[in-house]
Amino acid sequence: MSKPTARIKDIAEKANVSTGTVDRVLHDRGRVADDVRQRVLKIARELDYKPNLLARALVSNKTYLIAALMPDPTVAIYWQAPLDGISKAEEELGQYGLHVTQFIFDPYDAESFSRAADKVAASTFDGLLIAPIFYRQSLAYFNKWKRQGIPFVLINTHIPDYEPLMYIGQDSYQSGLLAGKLLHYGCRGKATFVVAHIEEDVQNSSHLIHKEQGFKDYFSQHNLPETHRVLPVDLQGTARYTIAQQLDKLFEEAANVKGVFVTTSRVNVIAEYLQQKRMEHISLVGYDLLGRNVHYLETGVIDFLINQNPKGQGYWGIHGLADHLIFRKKNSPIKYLPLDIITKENLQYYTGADS
Amino acid sequence: MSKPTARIKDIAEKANVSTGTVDRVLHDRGRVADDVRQRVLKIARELDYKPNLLARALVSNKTYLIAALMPDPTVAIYWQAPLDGISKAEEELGQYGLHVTQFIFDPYDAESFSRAADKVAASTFDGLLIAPIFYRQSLAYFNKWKRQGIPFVLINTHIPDYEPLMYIGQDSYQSGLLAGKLLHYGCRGKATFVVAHIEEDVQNSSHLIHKEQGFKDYFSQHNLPETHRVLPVDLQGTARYTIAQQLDKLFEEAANVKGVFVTTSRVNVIAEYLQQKRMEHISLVGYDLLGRNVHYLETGVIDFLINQNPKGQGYWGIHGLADHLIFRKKNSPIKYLPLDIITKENLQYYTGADS
DNA sequence: TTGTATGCGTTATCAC
DNA sequence: GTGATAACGCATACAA
Repeated sequence: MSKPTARIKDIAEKANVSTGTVDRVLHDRGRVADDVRQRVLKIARELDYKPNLLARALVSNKTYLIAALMPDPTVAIYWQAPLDGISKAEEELGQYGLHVTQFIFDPYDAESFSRAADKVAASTFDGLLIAPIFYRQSLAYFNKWKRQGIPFVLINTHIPDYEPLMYIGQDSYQSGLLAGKLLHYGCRGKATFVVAHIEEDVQNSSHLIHKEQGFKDYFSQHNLPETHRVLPVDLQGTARYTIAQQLDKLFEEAANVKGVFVTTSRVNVIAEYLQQKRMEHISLVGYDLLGRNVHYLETGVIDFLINQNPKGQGYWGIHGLADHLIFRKKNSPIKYLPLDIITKENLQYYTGADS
Repeated sequence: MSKPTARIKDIAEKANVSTGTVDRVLHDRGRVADDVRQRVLKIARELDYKPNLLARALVSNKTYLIAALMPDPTVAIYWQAPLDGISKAEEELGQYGLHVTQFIFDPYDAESFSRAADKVAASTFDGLLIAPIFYRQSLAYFNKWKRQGIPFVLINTHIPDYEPLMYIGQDSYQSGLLAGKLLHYGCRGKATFVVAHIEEDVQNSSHLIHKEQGFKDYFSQHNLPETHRVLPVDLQGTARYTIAQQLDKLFEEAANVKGVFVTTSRVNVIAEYLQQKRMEHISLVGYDLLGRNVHYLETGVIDFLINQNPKGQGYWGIHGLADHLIFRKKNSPIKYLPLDIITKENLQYYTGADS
């Protein structure tokens, strides 16, 4: 069964050539007689040759420079987790010569993104990890990097136009479906469910639209629209009306609201409101394990959080790059991370150091 | 920031000794002058020396033999997943000289376990992975292996008596709490919830008792015992009464049953019953993504499955052994795997090839 | 008690 | 076109 794995030397001996020649055909560097090439390939296949990754990484003493183009976590705390994941991966892979340089931009300022991308483009990197939250601004850079042959991995937001090496993130539509299931399971009688977008530019964020659509489709797929009404609302604090005031109005006008689905990690805004108004009986589902969300999950105001696994996005993104650059392994170009359902009772397993 | 990581050679030069000497002090093989030892250690610390794991694994061309002592998956399909995880880990780590030999026993026959364990004991292995589902029979072997200094990792069932290298599995009590939450969220009015143990020797399976206790405690912790009654039942098919007949009687006598919590992967037994009797409105929670369970999850009879991540148990178990034997990394002695909540809507992310 | 030499499997640089 | 050979960082057998 487990023979002591064939080495280059073994196949060289069998083919009556030197290791150098074997190496050349295995790496397609040409300059080798065709009959020899065929013979070597055949024997390699017969012996089920698999390169020893250790030796390869050891000898190629190269350092791999990665640029991470990420939003500023001090502006939107959500982005801290991906950066943590990046750091964790960097620690593990530093051993293999991989190093990450971070380029931080303001998630509310498209120009800031462009400036950061310019900086990245000005240097030479072996690979890129990008959270491309500005669609239009991203395209030109992707085009350039694609032509230069610099592999880039996208996280959080998928932009397939220029075929990234990988996309790592979640399936927004599916997570909307899931949110529908969770609220419906908690209230199977007649009810109105609110879909709340909070402080978001919904029209420019296709993933929010996908979430809303998934949520709606859950009820139509299960033939529930008669009993369960879905009410999307777009909440933005303005000078005239605070979000709390808008919510007052909403709950006054909409009858029988039994649950709220918040499409982002801002679910704590609703949680705070519900707690103040002593309306904790209303079911509440949102995203991500931010400190404030966890607090309301533990006190029972939030029923479920759907984890987008932001830390894992950073972690697996860097690993995807490493697999490509260092280990020359192929990865599937799209990696949907699980939609983890988090409650107070299983929270502890998702806040730890694991990816 | 990222200096080119100090090597043994570097610290040897700084200390005016040879690499051999440095190696000796680093590996505590004695036979080195005390002043030299101090000097070397100091410099190693200053340079923040970290051994290159690649080179170490490469040079120690040793093969590591692991024995996996596991229940027969053809008898209880549940055990297929851990074996898959073991195989996956073996594939990855074969590179590093690790090989796994499987010893399969009948999960319903304690003597069969002893026979398999005898076989393991008769050979020499560098490490062991064990699913110790027979407590009493296991102890003598653990004692022996402990004295011999053979590291063993336990999965699925924790037996702390002889300090395994690691335990990998789930927190049964916590998963009972979680099941309580899920059923309660789905039915907040007055209700009776059944805790069903199916075809199990409950008295000899402490983890089932822990699950039941966790479930009960959920309701007492939330001051719900007045509205929510918990009814444990032990279902075993006998010559006189089939399980279905026992269920008939149960639902006849117990009023207002709104949910059932099955403490094992046998939840499909209840699902089949509920579907036949057209009682799908009763909430149903159980364990594990077996094919039959997944079927009832998709058809909506089962509401939630709690994933014990059996594949991950095998996978991480082997990796824990490898970390110890090959990479000489320390792992925490207990690794609780997440209690994943699975519904039809997020199922797809947990059935894939990922650990 | 200490230093030197060799090899692990792969890659890269030579010379032929 | 091809074949030796040195090097990556570490461990170890052996010489001093």
